[in-house]
Amino acid sequence: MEAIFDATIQLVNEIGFAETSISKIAKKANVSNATIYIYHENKEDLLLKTYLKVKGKMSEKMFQGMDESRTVKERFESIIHNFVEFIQTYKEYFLFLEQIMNSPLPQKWCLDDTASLFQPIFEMFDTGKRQGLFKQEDVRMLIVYSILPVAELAKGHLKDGTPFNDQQLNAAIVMSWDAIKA
Amino acid sequence: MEAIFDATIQLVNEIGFAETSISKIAKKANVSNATIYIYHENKEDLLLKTYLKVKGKMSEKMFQGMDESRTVKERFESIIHNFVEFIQTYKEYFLFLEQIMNSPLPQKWCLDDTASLFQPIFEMFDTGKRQGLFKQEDVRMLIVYSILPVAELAKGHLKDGTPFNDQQLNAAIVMSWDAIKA
DNA sequence: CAATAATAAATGATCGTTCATTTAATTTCA
DNA sequence: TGAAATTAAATGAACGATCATTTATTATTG
Repeated sequence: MEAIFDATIQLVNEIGFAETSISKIAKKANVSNATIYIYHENKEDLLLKTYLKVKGKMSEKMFQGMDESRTVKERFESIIHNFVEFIQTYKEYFLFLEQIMNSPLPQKWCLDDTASLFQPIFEMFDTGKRQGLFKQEDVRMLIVYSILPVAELAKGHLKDGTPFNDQQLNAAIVMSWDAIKA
Repeated sequence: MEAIFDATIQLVNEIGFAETSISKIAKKANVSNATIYIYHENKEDLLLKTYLKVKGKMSEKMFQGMDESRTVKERFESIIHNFVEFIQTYKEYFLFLEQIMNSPLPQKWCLDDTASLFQPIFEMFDTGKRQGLFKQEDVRMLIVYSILPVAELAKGHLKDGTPFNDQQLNAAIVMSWDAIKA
C-alpha cells in the first residue's frame, strides 16, 4: 500500500523518528493499524522497506537519461543536475533518507547491496581517474568532495526555503570540479 | 548530572532516537526516573540541553589554541585538525550531533544563537576572501566544500572502523583547499 | 532540625502487536 | 448463468508492555 509508505515518510519528516508510531502512520494513511501488519512484519520492517524504496527511487532519478558513452565531464554534470532535481522534486524522500542514514539503523541492517545502486558513479569516477582527469584518490573521497557538498547546499536551501538557483548551482559545480580535478 | 547526559548520548547512538526512553536513560545513568525531572523539564528539554552542551564542546575543541593573528592558511588547517581530533576523541558526541541535526528537532527549536559559536570560522573565511585567497562565494558554500567533506570522511572511518591516517587527512586538506581557493 | 536531593511507586496514555470477525472478491460447480 | 463455497483484504477491539510524567515519601546533609 503506497499510502502507508507516504504516511511514514511524511511523519518522520514532520515529527521525527521518536514520535512516529504505527497508530499515527495508520491514521495518516487512512487504514487500520492491523492493515500495516498485513504488508509489513513489524515497525522496523516497514522502515527498512520504506528506506529501500526511497533509495531505489533516488538511484533511478540520479541516472535517468545517462549515456555511458558520454564524456566523463558530461556524465559528471548530468549526475549532479539529476541529483539536485531529485532533492528538490522529492524533498521528503531525500530528508527521510538523511535521517535514516544518520541513525544507527543502517549499521543494524548491514545492507551491502545498496552500494550497487550507485555503480554508475563509481564507473564515472574510475574512468575519470584512468583518463588522468581526477586526482588519484579513493573514489569515496572524490564523491565526498564533489557530490556531497551539492547535496548539502541543496538541503540548506530546502530547509531555509530560499531557492537554489542556476547561478549558485553552477558555482557549486565549479568548486566540485576544482576539488577533484588532477 | 553528567551521567544523565552521557547516558542520553550513548543510548541515542546505540539504539536510536525512537527507542531511547526516560526509563532507559535513568537505568543507564544509575538514577531514578524522577531524578531526571529535577534537572530537566521534560524529555525534549533534556535532548535540547544535551544538544547545546555537545555543540558547545565541539566549538570549544574546534578553536582551542587558535590565534586570530595567524595567517588564514594556518587557521584553516588548525580548524580542520582540531575538528578531526574532536570527531575521533568525542565520536559519540559527534554522531549524536549528526543525528539531531538531521532530525526535525532543530527546526522546531529555532536556535539562532548556535551559529555564533562558530564565528571564528566565518571570521577566517571572510579574511581569506578579502585577501583574495578564496573564491568570492557565500561563506556557507566555502564551509560546505572544505570542512564538511573532512567531517564526512572522518565519519566514514568512524563507522567502518578503519583509521583515518595523516596521509589521507593531508590529501583531504589539499582537496578542501583546491575547492575553495581563488 | 530544617532544607535539599533523590527516590520508589503509581498515574493515565500510548506503544507495538495480535486476534476474532466482517467485508469484498474470486472460484467452484450444478 | 447463478447460488454456494472459498479465499483474500481489511478491520475494530483488545493485549500486556512501556511510555512520559507526577506524587508522596525517604535519605542526606549542613
